[in-house]
Amino acid sequence: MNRVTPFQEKVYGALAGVPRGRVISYRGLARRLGCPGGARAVGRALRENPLAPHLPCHRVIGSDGRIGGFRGAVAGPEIARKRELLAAEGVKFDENGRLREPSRML
DNA sequence: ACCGAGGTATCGG
DNA sequence: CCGATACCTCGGT
Repeated sequence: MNRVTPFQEKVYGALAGVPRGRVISYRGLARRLGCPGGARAVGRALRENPLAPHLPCHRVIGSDGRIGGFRGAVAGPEIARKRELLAAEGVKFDENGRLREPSRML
């Protein structure tokens, strides 16, 4: 069932404050929620897309510019799709899976 | 590079 | 309740 937790609502709110063509790190997001160190909690909350496509989880990447995962996969066609979506917004990644322009991260 | 800890939610025992 | 799992990150060795 699509049960949305309070934590997820917070994540949703913070993510809604991220404009298109911009990305945020799991840690930065968690920090915004008031849960420093809760990067994993954010990842856990976004593991599935309960509010898809209303919730642009592809806009959330690693703090080191890593693309992270997508739809429960940390590699594979799903990740390739995430790269595509971000590239369509002007956010391009390296072959190494690294953000080309870290200045795009909030 | 490898290991462990840390915050949140779900699942099995 | 306890341990394991999961789109992570940091610090020590």
